[in-house]
Amino acid sequence: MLHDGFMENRASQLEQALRRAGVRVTRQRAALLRVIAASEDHPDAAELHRRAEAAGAGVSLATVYRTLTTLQTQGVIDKLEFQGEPARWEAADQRHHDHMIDLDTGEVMEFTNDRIERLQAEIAAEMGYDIVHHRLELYVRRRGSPGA
Amino acid sequence: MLHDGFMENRASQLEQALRRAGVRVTRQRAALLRVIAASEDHPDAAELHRRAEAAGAGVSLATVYRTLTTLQTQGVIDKLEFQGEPARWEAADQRHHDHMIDLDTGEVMEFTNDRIERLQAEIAAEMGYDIVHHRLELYVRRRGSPGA
DNA sequence: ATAGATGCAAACGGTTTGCAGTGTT
DNA sequence: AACACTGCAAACCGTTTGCATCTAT
Repeated sequence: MLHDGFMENRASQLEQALRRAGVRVTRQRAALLRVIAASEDHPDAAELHRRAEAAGAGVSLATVYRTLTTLQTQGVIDKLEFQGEPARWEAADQRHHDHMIDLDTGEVMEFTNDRIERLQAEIAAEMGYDIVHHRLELYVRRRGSPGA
Repeated sequence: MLHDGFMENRASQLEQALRRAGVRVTRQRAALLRVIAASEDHPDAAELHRRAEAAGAGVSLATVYRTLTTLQTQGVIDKLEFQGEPARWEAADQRHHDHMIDLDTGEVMEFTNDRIERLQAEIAAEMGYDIVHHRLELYVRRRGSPGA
């Protein structure tokens, strides 16, 4: 768990960057930035709204949605769309990774594998394409656990 | 392009299997089975409905949705959920493959890579999990084409 | 001062569902 | 004959949007 000072710092760095990009840093956006920086899981819009409200932010759900789109466009956050569930979000500052979803608990884990990344690029190249982005998700169950 | 006799045959094989599984083969389901067998692309529910109607089937959209769910449960078709677009469907009889989506044309291509499959299984195993299913999608652009 | 952001409530779009009637087994 | 299936229309749910009002720059 990262300490408050660190996240606070992270959030204000981002504010500077946003202002530089000509994006206004409103009370609502600043609050969401902090909620996201403090989140180590993968919350959806409704959950982020709840957390912002819990922090006394006063933000409408519509603004949460608009802000998420804005932050994504600015490259500050990434959107995750797992099997039919509402979209989830994560801070984009981390190194690239893929996701593994435990079907029984809903837990989302992260992993990376350079060889898979390389193979993907090779496959696309062989067919004459460049990869713009990709999505690799493993839907799993604990080894030896009884099927649903 | 596969000939009609082949697809017709495929479809009636499936009907037998469904009946054996205790699923009633109604006029609507038979029609959809044929439309799906004849589709070499990755149509969504609305498109399948259109094709069924064009074939003179007389099926409601609600039934198309219910039938797709039923056929998926029976393992006859697979559901594809690409970036935010409506779900698409494909016959499940083929060997496993992943998808590559051309961002400029919307074209969906299929590919397989055993090494990637093996690496995925290894990663899950290392973390103590079994893969139930996975999703690998490459969003690509023709090499050398101008960015959007 | 002014372009851009917000809140509200209404609309959206794909998908699901309750119910009364129909058709497959 | 029984019970699964269908059509219709209404509901659903996550997300987007029009508009009047506010606010960061």
